[in-house]
Amino acid sequence: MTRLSQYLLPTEKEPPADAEAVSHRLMVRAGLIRQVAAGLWSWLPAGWRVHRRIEQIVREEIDAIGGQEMLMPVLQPADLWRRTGRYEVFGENLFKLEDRRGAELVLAPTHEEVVTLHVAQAVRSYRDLPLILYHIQIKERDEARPRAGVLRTREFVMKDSYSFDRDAEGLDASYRRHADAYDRILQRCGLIYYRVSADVGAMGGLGADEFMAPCAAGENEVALAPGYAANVEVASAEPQPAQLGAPLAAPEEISTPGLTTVMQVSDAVGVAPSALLKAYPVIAAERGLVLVVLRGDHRVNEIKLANALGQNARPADEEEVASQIGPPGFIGPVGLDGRLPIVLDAGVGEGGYVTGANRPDAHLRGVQPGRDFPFERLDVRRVEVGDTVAGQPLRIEPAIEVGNIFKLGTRYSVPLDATYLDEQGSEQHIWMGSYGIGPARIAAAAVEQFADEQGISWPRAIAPFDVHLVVVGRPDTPEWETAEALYERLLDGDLQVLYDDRDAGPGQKFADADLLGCPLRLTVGRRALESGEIEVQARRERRLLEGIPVDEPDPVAAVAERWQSVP
RNA sequence: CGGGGCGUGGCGCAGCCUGGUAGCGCGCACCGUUCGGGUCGGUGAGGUCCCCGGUUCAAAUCCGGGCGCCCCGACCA
Repeated sequence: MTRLSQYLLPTEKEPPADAEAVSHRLMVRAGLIRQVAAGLWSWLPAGWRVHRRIEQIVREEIDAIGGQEMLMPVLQPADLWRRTGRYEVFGENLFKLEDRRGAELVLAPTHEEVVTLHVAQAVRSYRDLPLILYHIQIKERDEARPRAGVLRTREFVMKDSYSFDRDAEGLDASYRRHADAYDRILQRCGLIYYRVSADVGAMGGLGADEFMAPCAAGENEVALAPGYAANVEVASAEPQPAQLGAPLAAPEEISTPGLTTVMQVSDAVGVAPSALLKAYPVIAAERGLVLVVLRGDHRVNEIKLANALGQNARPADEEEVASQIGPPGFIGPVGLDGRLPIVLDAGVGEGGYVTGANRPDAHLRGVQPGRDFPFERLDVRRVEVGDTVAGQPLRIEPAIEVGNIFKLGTRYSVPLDATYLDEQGSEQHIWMGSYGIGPARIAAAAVEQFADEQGISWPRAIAPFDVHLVVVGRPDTPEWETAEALYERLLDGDLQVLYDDRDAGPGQKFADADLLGCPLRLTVGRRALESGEIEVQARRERRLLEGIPVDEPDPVAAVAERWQSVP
């Protein structure tokens, strides 16, 4: 029973002045969300309907893989977070507070600790496993920079599930179930998305995938080629070939006074940037100073580098470079006599390159990896458009991360003592996975992906209402009575109907309907009475569907049939 | 956290430089008008000009401090 005349749907002609992202502008304009403070949003009635529909789809699919819904508190003892070391890991991003007795508490950014606590206490035997627990609950993260409406907030609802298995094989199975469930969720929500390989992160981990919805407002980048999808953070690809000159029998020194950048050297020497080798000195925790060498036209991917050399790896400073390698700006891999390890990026091919000579104002040309310096090969390069994967061209698209799945292993079961007894009666640690998905981001991504000039165009499964019934004309006219009667009939069906019964002009009503974006619009006006047919328009493409006779005996079925035909 | 920008009725903005009783459009209320793409006309309500302090006869406006918000970047198990 939703009459727009009595419903809180504060639509606006103008978006907030400083809103950039399409979803931010439209969700505010359509009366779905309102801001309270930076990164804090209220969901107004129509917006909350969208959110709840997404939640329900998520709930159904996680239930379908055996998930058991529960609820855990947001407010948690700080001590629990210290036990796993994440009090420090989250650092500034963790909201911290004290209760009246001075006990330290945190607002949970996620729930691995608490769920593991319960499992540690309640699970005793291998017979209790496997287990999937989940809840749909608020998360709190003190983000450095909330942005773009509901895309990155400090407080948001997440469905987070956690799997508990007796070993790695069990975890693999739970992980696959979640991956499939997430596919079904996002497909049902009508989103365009990619499932991509992801960085396992500084915490370590056994594997991670992300579910990325491509759109302009996305904060992440995905690298895509036919049969390949990965977060740019971890993507690997074949580079375009370098443009190399003729090989030399031995390296030859050339004078390059004051020329320290790739562009300067490449211009002065008259070779392409891809014919240069640049040296990137890194201090790695376990290995000390390492010289990373990659092609002049390539960029280091810091995350791949950290995964290859250790999470604490950092660029060396000028002093370290000057004292241990050579003059900054002129360093290179030749002539180091094994003083430090040399890592050659996988993108560097055979051939003669130009590189720093480790002497002031000088470079070498004709340098061949292997012949002129030893190396260990690692892939630390950021992929770029034009690279290839299995011969297919790579492209890069911005995307919103709407979900992620993560193999945790025993990361939490060890510090929190979550164990079980196996058949032999020996104590084993439980293997865990964690799986998150954000309804708000799904909603925002759907807005981003399907909006047009007029407004939002929801996928039918997550629209605030299925049908937007518009009456044009004045109250107490035959067309108005027809609309009222139709509305009353539709209440008997399963479709959710928003009835625009406001005493307003047609332009205003149509504009609001386009803005709100329900998949079907029914229009009852004088024209309908004259033609004998009620107009049915799909919001997507604003396509006219087959009208419904004014005297249709079963309007519920007639509308449902048309609803089935829209995306 | 670094850089940039902005705080004036619900929304979008002007006024600030050059101090002198706070204005426009939209929205809102009422009356009339109109009714298949934000009709038109009239009347009206609504503002601590972000906050605190200073200068001045007088501060939205000048000065100092603070707070908030947005955008870019860094950050984002």
